[in-house]
Amino acid sequence: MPEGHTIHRAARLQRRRFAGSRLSLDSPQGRFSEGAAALDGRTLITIDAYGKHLFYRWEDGETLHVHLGLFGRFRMWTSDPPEPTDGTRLRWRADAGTLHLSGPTACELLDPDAEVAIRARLGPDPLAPTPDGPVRFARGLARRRAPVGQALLDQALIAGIGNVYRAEMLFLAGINPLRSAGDVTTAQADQLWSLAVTLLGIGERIGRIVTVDHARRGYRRPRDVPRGERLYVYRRHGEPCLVCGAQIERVALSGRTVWWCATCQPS
DNA sequence: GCTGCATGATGAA
DNA sequence: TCATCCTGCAGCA
Repeated sequence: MPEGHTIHRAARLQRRRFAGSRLSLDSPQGRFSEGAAALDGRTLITIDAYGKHLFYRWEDGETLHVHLGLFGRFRMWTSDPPEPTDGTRLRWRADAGTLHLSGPTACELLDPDAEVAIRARLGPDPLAPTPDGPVRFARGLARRRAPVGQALLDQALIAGIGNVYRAEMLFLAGINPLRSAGDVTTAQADQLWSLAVTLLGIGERIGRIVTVDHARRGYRRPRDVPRGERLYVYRRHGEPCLVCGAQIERVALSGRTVWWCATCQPS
């Protein structure tokens, strides 16, 4: 589930439901018992998202850092929450609802220095845009020799891209994932950044990744595109390209599989 | 019940 | 590049 869009969406929905509330926290699994006890009964001020990281601000200045990793997942109920599973690292409850967090890579209290260190190693976030974001991204890309498909997963270059968006962005930009990042033109770098802003924005709004041109495929909105037609190349090895009909290829890159169309993304 | 797999990231070799 | 950590689910017996 979790690329940058999931994180920003979680921040927005949880903020809306819980910001300003006094929360009861515990760790049914027991692996975050001390932290939960430290926060129990305090008021949540707000939640900041950056890249794939979440920072929860509590009264009295505490910060809770959450990173979902590959398996992490939030579940939220407005009424009648189920019993927590064995994997529920953190549970919190307020009048407005109940939240369970399972499987995170990080769920920890953070001192200010540690947060600065985390933020310092992250590149620009297309969902937290600043004026210099596109330029920082383009410069970073131009400086790298690694394949562009590998570079896009580097959170120091662009924060929030994961394996689905990397494959889909490269398809839409017509760039072969194995091409050297440094050989990507400035215009293509700008296009990749714009695609990231647009695609992650759609994902943040509707809660799932849809990268196909919904109008061209006969749907009114991205959210109307049915499962199975939402992506151009991700996990479509051997199937026909939705644009040209050629077979989708795949290759391992920086330990993860990337898919592409050899015709639409020539080397 | 078991196996394998997944939209992530790190540290050692 | 590999091993490791983090869970839940589908697919199978």
